[in-house]
This record gives sequence, C-alpha cells and structure tokens, in this order.
Amino acid sequence: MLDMKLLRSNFDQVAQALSTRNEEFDLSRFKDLDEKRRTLLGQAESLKAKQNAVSRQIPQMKKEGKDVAPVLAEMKALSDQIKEMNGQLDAAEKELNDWMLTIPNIPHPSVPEGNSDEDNVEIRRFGEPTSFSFEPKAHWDLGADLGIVDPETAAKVSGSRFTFYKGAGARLERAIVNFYLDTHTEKHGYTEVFPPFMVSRDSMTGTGQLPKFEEDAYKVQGDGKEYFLVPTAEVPVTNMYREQILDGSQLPICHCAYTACFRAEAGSAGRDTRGLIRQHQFNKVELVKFTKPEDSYEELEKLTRDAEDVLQLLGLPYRVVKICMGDLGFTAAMKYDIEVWMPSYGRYVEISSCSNFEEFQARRANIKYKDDKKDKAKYVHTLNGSGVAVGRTTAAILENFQREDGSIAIPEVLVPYMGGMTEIR
RNA sequence: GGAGAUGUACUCAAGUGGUCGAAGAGGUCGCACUCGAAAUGCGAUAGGUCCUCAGGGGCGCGUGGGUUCGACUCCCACCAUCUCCGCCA
Repeated sequence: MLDMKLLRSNFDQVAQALSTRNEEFDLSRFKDLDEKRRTLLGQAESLKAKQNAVSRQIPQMKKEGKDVAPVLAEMKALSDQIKEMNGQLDAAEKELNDWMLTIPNIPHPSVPEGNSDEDNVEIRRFGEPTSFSFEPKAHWDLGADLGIVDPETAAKVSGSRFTFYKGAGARLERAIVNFYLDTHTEKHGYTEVFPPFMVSRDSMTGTGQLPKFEEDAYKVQGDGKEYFLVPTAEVPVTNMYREQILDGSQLPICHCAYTACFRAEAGSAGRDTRGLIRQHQFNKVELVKFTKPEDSYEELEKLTRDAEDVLQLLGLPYRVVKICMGDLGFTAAMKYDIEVWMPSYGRYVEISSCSNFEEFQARRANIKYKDDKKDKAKYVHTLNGSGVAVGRTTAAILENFQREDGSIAIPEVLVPYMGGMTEIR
C-alpha cells in the first residue's frame, strides 16, 4: 500500500513513477475518494465532539438538580445524526481503502525500463551453460527412466501439475531442502522457522497477494473458516510480525523457512506442462528479512548473494537478472531473478526472485520499528527471496548432471544428505 | 466434540452506566540525594492512529455489532488463551 499522505502531497510525482508499470489501475479516483472521506470525517468528528462535551455536563446538571429531559431529547437527535454520518463515513473509508489496495508499489528509480521479461538486464553469471558430448535428455524423461519422478500416478491421484517423487527422487528433494536450510542457518545466519501452510485472508492481504490475485490462490473451507494455502512462505513469515512495533536493535530480522507452496497457475494453461517447472504444489525454501529503510538495499544484495551461494555450492550454472518495470510485479520496488541453466529449455529458467518491497508490505501489514522508546514508530522494509526453489533445483540437477548412460551424478555437497549416495542410476 | 473460566496499557492488576485518556503495584526513563551504586524521594510513561493552517478534535479497555443522551461497565456474535473430560497423528 502506498503512503496516502505522499499521494496527497505529491500526486503528480507518484503518478509519473507509476506510469511505466505494466499494471492496470486508475489513479485518478484518489482525489475524489480522499476528499470525500476527509469531508465526512470532519463532519462526523465535530458532531462527536459536541456529543462528548454535552455528555460530560449531564452528570453535573443532574447533581445540581436541573431537569435534563430537554437536553436528552436534543442529544437523541444528535445521536441519530452521528449514526447516519458514521454509516456514510465507513462506506467512504472502505471505498478508499479498497481502492488503495489495488495500487502497485512505486518502483525504485534504478529499475530498468522495459515491457516484458525480455527487457530484464543481466547482471552477472556463474559458470557457463552446460555442454554435453551426447544428446542430453529433459528431466522429465530422465526422471521417468530412473523411476524417480512419476507425474502419471500423481495425475490419477490428484490431477495435472502434481508429481510423485519416488525412491532416490524423494530423497533428493528432501536432501535439497535440508541442504538449503542448513546453509542459510549455519553459514548465512538466518533463523529457521517452520510456518503454517494455511493462512488467513488478512495475511494474504498483508503481503499483497490479495485482493488482486485471488484467482491464483487455493482457498480452503473447513470448520466454518476460510484459509488460503500458502503460495510461498513469504506470506506466513512476513505476517509473523503483523501489527507489531519491533525494537530497532533487533533489525535486521532474517528468517529462512521451508514450505510446500500451492499455486493455482490460473492463466498458465499450456505453459511448462511437462516436468517439474510449473506445479500446483512445489517445495521452496524462502528467505525473509525485516530491515531499517536505510539498510534495505544493501540487505537485498546480501540476500541475493545468499541465494546464489547455494547454487554455487551445488555447481549449477546460473545468471542474475535485474527485473525491468514491465516485469516487476505488483508489490516489489526492486527485484532480481536468479535463473538456472536448464538444458531442456536451452535457456536460463527462474529459480529465485529476490525483492525489496520497501514499505509496501509493512504498511499493509502494519509492521513498524523504533530505535528508541521515544522515537516515532517507522515502517520497516520487508524483503524476500527464494533460497531457492527446490523442485526446479531437482530438475536442474537431473539435467545438468546427467551422464550419457542416463545416470545422475549427485553434487558433492548433497552426498551426506543422500546417505552417502553419489549417483542415481 | 463436551463442560467451565479468562481477555484492561510494557507487565501484573482494580474498576458493573456518566468528570475513566482507566486506581494501585512492578518495570522503564528522567531528576534529586551519592565519590559511585543500592535504598529513598519527586516526576514522566497506552508502542498507537486519524483529521486539522492553528487552538484543538476524533478513535484506541480482545474483535465486530447492538442497547443508551452517554458503554471498560449491559446484550449478541466472533476470536484467542487456560483448565477438565472425550477422541486422535
């Protein structure tokens, strides 16, 4: 959510900053909605002030033996009027607030121009695209041949875009999760949390998945309650500190978390239908930070490096791109994607997104901090990034480390996590 | 699932219709005393938020409704926590 005061005082600048975004929204409604609300608020408040003033006098009048009946009659009318005003005010505030939730974040000035992912700017590379002395197979074929990935059975049991991992495949997926969590906690200093996989509507709104992207989320009903399956650990972990004022000396707070992630992938029909790249359920280790505003961009660099590090340790070739305006997404002010080399695609494929949301989520979720007790509470900056996607890692390992005979070499760092297994055949 | 209890500020806790922006205690901060500390004394202290050029005003006692001229207080619903019973991985 944007700062309403900023919008009021610097409307043109904000409109300018948002104009290069690839999102649809109508900024022009702000002035009307805002003025309507403030007018009604002023009227309602002066009525309430009067009511409070008279109410304070009534016990005094009673004590003095005066007849309060005429005053009460008058106040009854005022009371009715206040109820009427409150109704109008509530409606106006809801209208303004609902509208505010549909406005995307202001991009950082350094975000490159551009309309689509083709305009993202490559920042750096690690390794080179894997070369093979034989015709490499796609991970879905490797997985099927080795009997470790089984989408057909998952289709019977659940539907399309689900997978059974079996045997060494299941072990590999689990090994990657543990390797990522151990690396981020022991080497990079993140505190691990294991969050709920279902969250409330408020939490989904706090991080910006709602209201705009409800069709992408799985909704669960039960016990008369409504939950959403987490699309990313970002949602439960960021919302841990919702409605809180943190102690500045504790910042930055850095968490890593494993969750399964659930996405409806509405609008992705026909895309990446084979293999592990686009599933309704996938595993991911997420990195989440809460920082002071002045530190957030430095922390974004660190977070991105931390995510890259696990790929380096695995020996997977990747590149980092800076996301352009048109590809930035609703909530981010700046974003890097890490893309791993995927031989079957013949290109780099996203395996991590690392974003600085600045105040955007903190404002929605009301997460503040103060350095000193006497300070005014300020919004934290929130950041997160995949550290990294697990299913896509499995796919990348199968493809990049395949051998001519169809076996897979296990990266050295994973061998201990695989119970000493050095290859899958 | 059944029965009961409890939600008040940083913490504990009083408050059952009006001057409650909430007694009291603890904590924290400031000041005094002290060489310093402890003890003591005095003072401050809702983590907040919204409107306003300003003086100021509105909201904030788990959340949301309702009753009332007026709600921390009465009514309803919900949420959370705790205890006991049952069941369960």
